[in-house]
Amino acid sequence: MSANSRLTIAAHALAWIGLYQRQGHEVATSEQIATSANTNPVVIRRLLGELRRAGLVESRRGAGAGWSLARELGSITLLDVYEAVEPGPLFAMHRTTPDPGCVVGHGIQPAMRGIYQDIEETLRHELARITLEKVLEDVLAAPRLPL
Amino acid sequence: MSANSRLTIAAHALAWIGLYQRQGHEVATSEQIATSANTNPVVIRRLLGELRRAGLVESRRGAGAGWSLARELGSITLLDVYEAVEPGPLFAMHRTTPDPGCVVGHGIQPAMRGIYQDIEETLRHELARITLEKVLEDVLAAPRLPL
DNA sequence: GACCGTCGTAACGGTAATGGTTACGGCAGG
DNA sequence: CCTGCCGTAACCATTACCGTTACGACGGTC
Repeated sequence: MSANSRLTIAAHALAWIGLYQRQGHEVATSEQIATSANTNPVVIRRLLGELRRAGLVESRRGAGAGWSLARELGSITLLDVYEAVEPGPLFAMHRTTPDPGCVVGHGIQPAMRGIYQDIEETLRHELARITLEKVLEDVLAAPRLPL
Repeated sequence: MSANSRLTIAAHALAWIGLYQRQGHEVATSEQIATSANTNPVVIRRLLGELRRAGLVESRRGAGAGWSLARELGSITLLDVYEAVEPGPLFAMHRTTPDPGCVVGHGIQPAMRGIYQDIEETLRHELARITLEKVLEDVLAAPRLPL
């Protein structure tokens, strides 16, 4: 599967904003987050834009502009982030319609659809168990590199 | 996520071979399966080649060649198929190393790795619960189209 | 009202995965 | 020898993702 890093980067950004705000700052800029994630500010703005549409963050424009959390880290789950940044289903059906004259070709799509729905439901349940608060805790629990 | 249909097509092929063998045939050809799945025989041969490497099917060459199951459908799970055809992890880390001088940049990868491992473990557990026998049952349970 | 920093977004290009297609050598039974 | 199918390489089109540049819009500050 061509895995992508959208969920990872989005979680990174949220954790960064959350920690920054706890240090007393009002807003975080896409450039600051991009520096931490070692990527381009536009990539961050694009992702945060999707998170804003999902109601997870807010943005301020003009002077002193930047991003802030719309909810506490403890009330945001990885499922919220996943739904905001990952549009499609986990597994896809055939690109073209299977032969409806074949028993297998006719029944395979309803069969797999049901199976995939159950699996995705389980995945969503797992993602919903993990809050961004927990992610930040795990981040801060990482051992320091030895000098 | 750019979902792919590899698992779907592989399950389709296995169900087709299994049903064909129950109808008394020895081997199935990639062309027969490709017709049912409405795709190209080479696509089927590529996928079945990966399933063969995983010990799920066998192929015969020469005259009267084709594919047969190496195991009963009831002993093959979607996890077996998933592992055979889906190499990478579900979610990826950053493409470039995050800033190790930043607290979040330093701790995010260990944190997400642990979380993703748990999630993938759950996914694998779910996939392991579903046998290809069950898939074929679901396929055959699909209602006929009304004339 | 001008200035400045940042957002918002369009546009383009590189990279990689997927899958459709053609081609061709190799194998084995008739 | 002939034939049918596997096995695999090669190529191309499509798509997603991400990095990058560019530029207009906005809203505080001076």
